[in-house]
Amino acid sequence: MSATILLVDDHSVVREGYRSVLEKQPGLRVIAEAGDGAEAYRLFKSEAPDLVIMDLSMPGIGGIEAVRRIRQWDKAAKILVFTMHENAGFAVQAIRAGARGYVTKTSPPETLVRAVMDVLAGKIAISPDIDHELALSRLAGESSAADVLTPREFEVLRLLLAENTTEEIAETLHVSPKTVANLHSLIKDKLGVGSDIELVRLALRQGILTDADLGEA
Amino acid sequence: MSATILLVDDHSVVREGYRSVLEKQPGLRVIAEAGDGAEAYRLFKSEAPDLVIMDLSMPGIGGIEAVRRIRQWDKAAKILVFTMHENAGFAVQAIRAGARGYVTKTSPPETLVRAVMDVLAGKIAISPDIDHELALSRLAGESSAADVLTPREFEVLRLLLAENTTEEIAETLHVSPKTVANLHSLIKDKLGVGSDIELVRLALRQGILTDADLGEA
DNA sequence: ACCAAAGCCGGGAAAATTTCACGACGTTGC
DNA sequence: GCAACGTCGTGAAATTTTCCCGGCTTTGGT
Repeated sequence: MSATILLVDDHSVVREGYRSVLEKQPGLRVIAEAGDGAEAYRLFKSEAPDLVIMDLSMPGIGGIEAVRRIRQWDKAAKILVFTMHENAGFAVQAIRAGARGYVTKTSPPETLVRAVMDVLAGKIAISPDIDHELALSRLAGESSAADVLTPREFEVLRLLLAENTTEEIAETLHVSPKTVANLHSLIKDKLGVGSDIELVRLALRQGILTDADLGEA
Repeated sequence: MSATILLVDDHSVVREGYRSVLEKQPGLRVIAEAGDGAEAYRLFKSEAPDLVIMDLSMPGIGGIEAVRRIRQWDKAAKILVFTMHENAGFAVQAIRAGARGYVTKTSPPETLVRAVMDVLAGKIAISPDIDHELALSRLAGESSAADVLTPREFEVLRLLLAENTTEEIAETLHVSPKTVANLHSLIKDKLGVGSDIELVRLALRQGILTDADLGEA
């Protein structure tokens, strides 16, 4: 009896690639495909696959959020994130959201297959490059924003990256613009960056701001 | 006699996908694969394929640069860019660099096949979503940085996005910090953004700063 | 050759922002 | 109770951003 798999990726040609690699393996069967997070959630509920292979950057609700929802629906769901992002920050977020594995698309097919088997066997699978990244970021001691910032500070950071002016943020947060400016300054201090530009770059590296967010502005 | 194709993408599983879709078409034959720009250039010279299908975001020299080099070697080279980036900015850059087509990975396989045929027939192929984006950005009148900025201003912008302080830039450019500050201000004005954060976001949208640049800092 | 337009470089001063020091208040945990 | 911490805000100094200016060189048209 073979394991059933749900593929989630917004690039149809890429799904074709997964399929071709996975179906060469005996004991694996792709039973459904989804092109975005919402569809993935629906299909998971109706098809109850043994494993979900999920991309992160997708239109609508992203992969992280999809992972969260699926895990909420089924605490035992096995989800393997397979994405182009080689950022340790994304991996941390994905695992915290409930993923059981994280493999980058640059990995050779064997690594993906291996990870699929590991996750099906109940193990946690992380591809070697991310292992290495995580180790490095540990050594470098780069402050991982989500950790070092207080909830309020993190909120302000998110708004700074998304919204525009200090005033607007003060408005939506119902505090004085002065406070926002103070927080803004404190955040840059805590994160060890000197300019707003560095701030945005750090946020991108850590996956606080994703490429997908860029369209709206 | 079938047309020969060189596939370039750093994700091996994705190449698998191209292959599977393309080889269903009679008259197409994938004769080589490359995982980065440099390898693509080498293989183009040795294999002389009829068509190159190229991803943009790759380690080492990126896709745009690879396009430029290949076209320099062979003015008649037919290159079709196939990428995840749905930014009109990237498309503009790619076409200017000498690509004959631009298709996003979200497009259905038929669109890719169609574009391949069109480019082989000597036409320029742009996928519908990018057509639409281009139209929109025209209507919105968003200043396309590369156009509205003078060479010097563009240089400063690049340094602002990459380096750090005003002083450092003044240093490497051999001008006074004051000038850099003035240009910085002028750039934001010309581009119609209010804050540095908006500036970075616009740069990302237009492909001036790519995700790949983020690792170095 | 001349002029106009545009790019490049920076000074100076006003305006805005960032930063720092400080205090108040509520919560949490020992 | 009290120390530690997060949150919010003020005020004043330091810095940056912005605006306005003039001089300089290059380019292109007449």
